[in-house]
Amino acid sequence: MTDLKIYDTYNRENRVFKPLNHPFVGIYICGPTVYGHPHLGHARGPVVFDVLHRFLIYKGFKVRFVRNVTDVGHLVNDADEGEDKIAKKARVEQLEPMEIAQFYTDSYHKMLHALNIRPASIEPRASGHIIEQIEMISKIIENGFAYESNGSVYFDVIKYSSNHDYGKLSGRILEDLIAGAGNEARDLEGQDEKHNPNDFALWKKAGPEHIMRWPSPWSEGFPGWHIECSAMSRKYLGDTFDIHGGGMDLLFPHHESEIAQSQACTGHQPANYWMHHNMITVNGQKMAKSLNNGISIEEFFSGKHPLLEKAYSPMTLKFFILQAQYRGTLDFSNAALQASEKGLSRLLQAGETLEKIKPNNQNDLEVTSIQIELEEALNEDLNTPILIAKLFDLVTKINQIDTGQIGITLENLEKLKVIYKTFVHEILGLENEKDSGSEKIKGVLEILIELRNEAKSNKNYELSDVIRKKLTEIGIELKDGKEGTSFSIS
RNA sequence: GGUCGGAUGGCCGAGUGGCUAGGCACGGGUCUGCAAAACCCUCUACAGCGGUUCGAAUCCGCUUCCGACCUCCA
Repeated sequence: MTDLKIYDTYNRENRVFKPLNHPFVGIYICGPTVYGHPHLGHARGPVVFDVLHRFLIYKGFKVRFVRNVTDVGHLVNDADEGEDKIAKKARVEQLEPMEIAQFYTDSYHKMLHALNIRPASIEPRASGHIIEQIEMISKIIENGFAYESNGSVYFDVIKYSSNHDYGKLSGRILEDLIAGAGNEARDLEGQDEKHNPNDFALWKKAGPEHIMRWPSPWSEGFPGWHIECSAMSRKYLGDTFDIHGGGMDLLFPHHESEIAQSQACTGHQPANYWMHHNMITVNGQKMAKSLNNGISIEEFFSGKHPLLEKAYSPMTLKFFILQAQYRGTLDFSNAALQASEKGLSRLLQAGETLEKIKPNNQNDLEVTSIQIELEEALNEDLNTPILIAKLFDLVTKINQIDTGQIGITLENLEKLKVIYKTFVHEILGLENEKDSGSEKIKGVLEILIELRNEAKSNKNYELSDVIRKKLTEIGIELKDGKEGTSFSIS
C-alpha cells in the first residue's frame, strides 16, 4: 500500500504525506467570511477537504480538523470610507454586526449539513480570538518585523524579506510587487501610514464609523485580515502543523502573509503542506458578484436562478465537484450537472443492488485488488475522478452479478459490501437522498405490486399499466425484473 | 504589464512517451405484454505550427485563445 501524496503548493510538487507526530494530523482550513449566503463556489473547499479529512481517518490517522469562520469584516474593497463588509451589511439591514455574522454562519452550516460534510473538530471565530491576535502582533513587533503607525500596526515586508523569502508560496518576486504596487494606484485607506506599499496591516485603528472594534495596546480597532488564521491555527495546532488548505484565490496575499507573520512571530513555517483547491467557474469565468454570475446554494437547491434549468440536490452538487480533481477549475453547466445527477443515481442504485445480490460458488471478482485500486486513486493527490471511474467499473460488475453473468462467493460479497460502503459513503461522503419510505408505505406498495402482478397474469395490461403510471407520477418507479417487481421512491 | 495555470471526443472530465479512464448524451441490440431498469455493442479525441524520439496527445520551442492572482477580494 503506497502513501498518500499531496501536491504541496509551497514546494510545487507532489510530496508523500508524513505527519509531524504520527498518528496525529493537524489541518487548518480557511473558512468563509460570513457576510452573505454561501454560493456554489463556497461548496468546493468544504467538499474537497472533507474527502481529505475522511480519507485520513480511513487511513488510521487521528485528525484534528480546524476550519475557521471569519466574523470580523475587514475592509470592503472599493469603499474608501473604511467600512467593513459585515458592518456595512449590519448598517443596511439595521442589525448588530454579530447578528449578521451569526445569521450567515448558520446559513453556511446549513450548506455543510446538506452536503454531508463532517463537522470540524474546532471551528474558531476571529472575533473570539482577538487576544491571541494581539499577542501575536506584539511578538512580531518585538521581533522587529512590524511597526506602529498612527494607531495601526503594519508588517514590514521589506525587513522580513531581507532574510526570508516573501513570495515563495505564491511565486511572486518582491521587486515585481514593489514595481506593481505604484502602477495600480490603489486608493486604499491608510496607505500613507505604511513605510512601503507592500506592507500589510496587522492591526487597524478604527474610524468613528467602524462599529466592530476592540481595545488594543495601539488603538481601539480591529485585526488585519491575515493575522486571525495565524493566531488560531497556532493556538489549536501549534507553531507548525501538518496541512493548511484553502482556495487558490487565498494564495496571495492571504497565505503568503500568514507564512510571513508566523515566521516573524515563531521563527517556524506554520504548515508542512499547503493545499489549494481551484475555483468553480461559470462559462469559463470565476463566480463573482461583479460578473453577476453567482448562484447561491439556496438557489441551487431550489432551482430558482436564471442560469438553472432545474433544481439540483446537495448530493448532485457534491458528486459534480468530486468528478473533477480539486486543483483544476470546474466549469458549471446544466448539462454537466444533469450528467452528474444521473451518474450518481446509478452509483447509488448499485449500492442497493449489492444488498440483494445472491452469492454462489463461482468467483469472478478479485475483491482485494479492487480495494487497492480505489485507495491508490486517492493516494494520488486525492484523485476523486479516478476513484469514481473505478467505482463505476465496480457498478458494472455488481450489475453483472445481479443479472447472473458473473458470480461471486459469499465471502467476497461481504467484502465487496464493505468496500462499497467505505468508499462511497464513508470516504466520499455520498448519501442516498431517495426516500425509501416508511415500513407501512413499503407494505402498501407490496400489496399494489401483488395486485398488479395478478392483473398482468390475467393479461389485464390496461390495469397493470395504470398502476405503474400512477405510481410513476408520484415518484415511485416500478421495475419488473427476473426476480419479480421492485420499486424505488425518488 | 508581471506571475502562474489551462486548451482532450456532442457535453463534463481523468491520464499517460508506445498498452484506446469514467460519467452523461447519441445510435444499434438483449430482456420485457409494453415500458423502465439492467446488460452488451457502437461513437477512438487530445488548440495550431515546428523540433526531440524507433514512436508524442504526453517532452522542448513558438503561435493563438482562455482563466486566476497582483495588498486586504471565497
